[in-house]
Amino acid sequence: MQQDFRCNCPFTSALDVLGDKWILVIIKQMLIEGKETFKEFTESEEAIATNILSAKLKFLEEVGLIIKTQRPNNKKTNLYLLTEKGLSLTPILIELAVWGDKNLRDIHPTIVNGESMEFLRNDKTAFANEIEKKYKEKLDAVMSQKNGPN
Amino acid sequence: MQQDFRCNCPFTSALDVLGDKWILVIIKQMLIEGKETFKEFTESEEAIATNILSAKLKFLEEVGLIIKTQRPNNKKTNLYLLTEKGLSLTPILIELAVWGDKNLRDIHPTIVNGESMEFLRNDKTAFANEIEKKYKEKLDAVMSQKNGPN
DNA sequence: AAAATTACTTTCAATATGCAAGTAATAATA
DNA sequence: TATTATTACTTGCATATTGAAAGTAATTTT
Repeated sequence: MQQDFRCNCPFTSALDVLGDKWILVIIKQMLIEGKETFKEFTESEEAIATNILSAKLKFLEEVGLIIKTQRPNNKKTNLYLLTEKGLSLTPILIELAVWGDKNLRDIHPTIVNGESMEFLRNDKTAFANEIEKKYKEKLDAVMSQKNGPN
Repeated sequence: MQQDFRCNCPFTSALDVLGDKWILVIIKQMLIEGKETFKEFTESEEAIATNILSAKLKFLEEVGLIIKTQRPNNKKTNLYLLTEKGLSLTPILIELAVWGDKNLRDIHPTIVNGESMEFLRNDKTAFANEIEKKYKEKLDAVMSQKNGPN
């Protein structure tokens, strides 16, 4: 899966990378649901097929949105973690959810509507900050495991 | 092209509608570039094929993001105009462009970088407001043409 | 009345997606 | 240590989507 761009428009170029059924769903699973292993991705509600997952993870690594690594004591389980570039997709995800929440209920009435949607509606900046903070804490934890405690 | 949803997640549901190569590009062309006819869409940089364009416009109309109409004195040329639902995609487009501008230049160095990107970078809220205002003015113009001047 | 324009549809090839089954390496269990 | 289970894949094949090119039908313009 090699990337080439349709033109020099920044909107279109973003969509050349992100504009498909799965890429941002995988990012969401990492960022919001804390998923990090191949297994965890396959167990999601969205039910992605393993061949697609494999291809998309490879692509995400190629374009630098995620890195593939491992825990020091486990050679089997790969960890997929967001890079800074990947983490900075948070505002896009937030706006997608805000829009879906506001505009999709008429054609899709069962969209979840819990207290985290409430939070998101009330203050999307705070929501974004909290998510990013949480993810960075998790990253720190993984990294200190890899480098040994200080 | 009928819509069904993978699950009840608001992120994923938004992507069920918007997550593809063309939908948001067409919306961008309407909102940012002022395109409104089939012809204009086919003449874009992105070079969409007419069969795809036709299918996507139909889908956008089905999900209520655009309406298909005509000018009072012309039965040939269809006008495709954003609904409120479609207009409210502005923040998503903005975040996509901001992200692309900041993160894609290393793998796609020729992304445009003019003064409107400068404006976007400095104040994305103002940018969004101006775009929406402009579009609404255009809508008003078309509508008064249809209803006759008051 | 003829030519051009607009908005499509159709056909067919190429690519992407999806399901099911298989495999190789590693880790856990007996 | 041998067996079983788990994880992360790949492969094969069917179906769906995309894309290029050509064709068509309804206006409009000349």
